[in-house]
Amino acid sequence: MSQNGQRSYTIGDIAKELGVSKTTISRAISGKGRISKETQERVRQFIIEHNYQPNIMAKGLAQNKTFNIGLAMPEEFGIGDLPFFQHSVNGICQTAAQNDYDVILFRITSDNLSQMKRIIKNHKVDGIILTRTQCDDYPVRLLKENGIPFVVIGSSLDTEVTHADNDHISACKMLTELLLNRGLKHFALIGGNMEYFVNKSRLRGYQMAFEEHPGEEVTSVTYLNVIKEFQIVKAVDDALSVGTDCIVCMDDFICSRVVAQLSERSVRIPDDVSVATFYSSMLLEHNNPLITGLEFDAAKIGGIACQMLIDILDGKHVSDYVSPDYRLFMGNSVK
Amino acid sequence: MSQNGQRSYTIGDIAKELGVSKTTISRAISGKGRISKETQERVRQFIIEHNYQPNIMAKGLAQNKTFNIGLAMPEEFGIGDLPFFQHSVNGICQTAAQNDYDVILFRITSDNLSQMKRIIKNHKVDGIILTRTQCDDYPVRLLKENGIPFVVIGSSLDTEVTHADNDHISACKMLTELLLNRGLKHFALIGGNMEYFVNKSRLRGYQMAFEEHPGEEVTSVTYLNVIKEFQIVKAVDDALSVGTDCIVCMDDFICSRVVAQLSERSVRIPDDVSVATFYSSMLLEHNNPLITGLEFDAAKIGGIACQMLIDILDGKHVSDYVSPDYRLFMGNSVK
DNA sequence: GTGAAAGCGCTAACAG
DNA sequence: CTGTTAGCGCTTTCAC
Repeated sequence: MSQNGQRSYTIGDIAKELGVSKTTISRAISGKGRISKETQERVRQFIIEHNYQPNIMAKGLAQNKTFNIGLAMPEEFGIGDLPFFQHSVNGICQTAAQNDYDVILFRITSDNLSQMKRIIKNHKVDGIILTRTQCDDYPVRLLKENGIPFVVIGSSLDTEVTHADNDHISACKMLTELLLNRGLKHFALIGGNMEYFVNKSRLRGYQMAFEEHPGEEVTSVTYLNVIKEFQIVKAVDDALSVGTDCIVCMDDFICSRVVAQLSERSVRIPDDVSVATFYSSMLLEHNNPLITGLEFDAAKIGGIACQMLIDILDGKHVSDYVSPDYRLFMGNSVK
Repeated sequence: MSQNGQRSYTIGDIAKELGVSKTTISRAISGKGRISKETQERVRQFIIEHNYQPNIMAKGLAQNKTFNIGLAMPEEFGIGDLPFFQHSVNGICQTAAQNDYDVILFRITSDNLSQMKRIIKNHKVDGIILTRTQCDDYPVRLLKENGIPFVVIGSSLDTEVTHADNDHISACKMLTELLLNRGLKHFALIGGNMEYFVNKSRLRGYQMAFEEHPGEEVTSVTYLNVIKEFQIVKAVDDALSVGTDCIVCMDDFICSRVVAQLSERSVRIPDDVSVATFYSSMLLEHNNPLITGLEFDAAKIGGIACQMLIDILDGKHVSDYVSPDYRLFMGNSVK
């Protein structure tokens, strides 16, 4: 029954109407098996004319598939995570729809995987996409144990999981090099939770740029695991006290707080100190001055991750994807 | 087959093991039909011992249900919408899971309902939750036409749709009254897209407070449909030029921009002008000074909407819900 | 209280 | 190239 009362067609109905067997209809639709161009066309016509839509539940039952992919949504999030996640979701939904899959959303926290367990036990998804995972990943273990196909948006050291990620190392290295070439001398790097692999990559890129600039009289202080507001305040104070002329922020949230702190102290950007961010987002887009920083296409990476998962489900071999597709936004926050 | 190779139990297996019929197992699980306490208990034991999980696809096929609810995600969003949506999703997912439903996410734009159509045609959901809808709602028409049960988070004039919403009118009225009682005299209200019903409600509450304060020498200018940055700049400039002593912002995004504009003009809050917002969010939480404004529990309203939908699916009668559950956060942005 | 049997709509051997 | 037959795992009459 369709929801509006009029019974919807089944392949049985079509078979009867067209005077052929259900199998033929099934084949005409799926394109699998041998079938004549002619009958195929007849079926195709009938289908669009009568607006036939296959019943996914039946198809799923027969093929032991759901045509759903699960998307783990981190429950603990800061405002900085939102734009990235939201854009990823856009890309994921779009790609999924193109492949006739749907996206089942579930919440996940580091200590509560109950929703994910439910979804697995209930056979509600064919595979799962994990986002922004921490380095030590309990969800990954669970998925491996249960043999659920999955991909991760973001990176880790685990070579047994399939990742899709931006090339944070190259991007951060590139931005840092640019800052060095501008003649800035005294750097301060302020970064958040170093449990996150992405922050490790950012630090790595930053360090690589310095390693390749030997013999220069540049200095760098780093403040890591800066999470609470008071830690940001402290980091900014300390950086200013040691004569920093360039503050590099690991992400958009930290950057927005740093900018606010500088403003309160009447420190001018970029006259007194330059500011750049390794991750730019909507959170900063209205700032004055405009902040120089790296921009990533979250929707694209989401779409790619989704396609990778679907390929895996189709039995194809897929390997990690590292997107070279980042941009440097040149604001006027750097001298 | 479970994903990890070991075949999972079916009711057939359990029936064989326990020496009864499939029907009995089915009844023991669902609790429907007559069954002895004893066999029921035996089945219950077996199920938890062997970790049996019913196959939703089969159940769905038999009952013509999916146990999924669709959640429409507005694709065009500003950073201001994100926290609300994200928190709603949290509440929705949680309530859904408690009722053994899952949440299928799909994108929706005012001119593209293709994803929603897909999901309906594919019978992937039993009902749908719409969020933050515009006053004139094409999606609503489509759902009605197809007879898909749905609820809306937010309000509209349509009495035929079931809503769950916060009591914006009362909340905004209350905040405005507080500002009036503080002795503020010259108000400026800055609001966004007036196509959104929520903004109409906010305006209504604001006006009601004024109507009940007759004979006072208070003035009020309103700037509506203020969406682009330049419009915000213009509104702030104009408000200041007419001697405003209190700027009321309709939402968190506008407020954050207003605060930034005031800061650039070295206008002190609250010494030179008081600022309040009809919608407070994470976006403002680190602001200095702290902004006085209304706080709503998006997760709660999401959970309620979800429960309403599930009740509808269960054939229960439900009526609109207006949550009286808002809070006024007292910052120090009001004199 | 329990069971046998039919069927949800589709796919997948296996024949022809 | 097409049809027959048997399921997928569960619910649901209808008997007993």
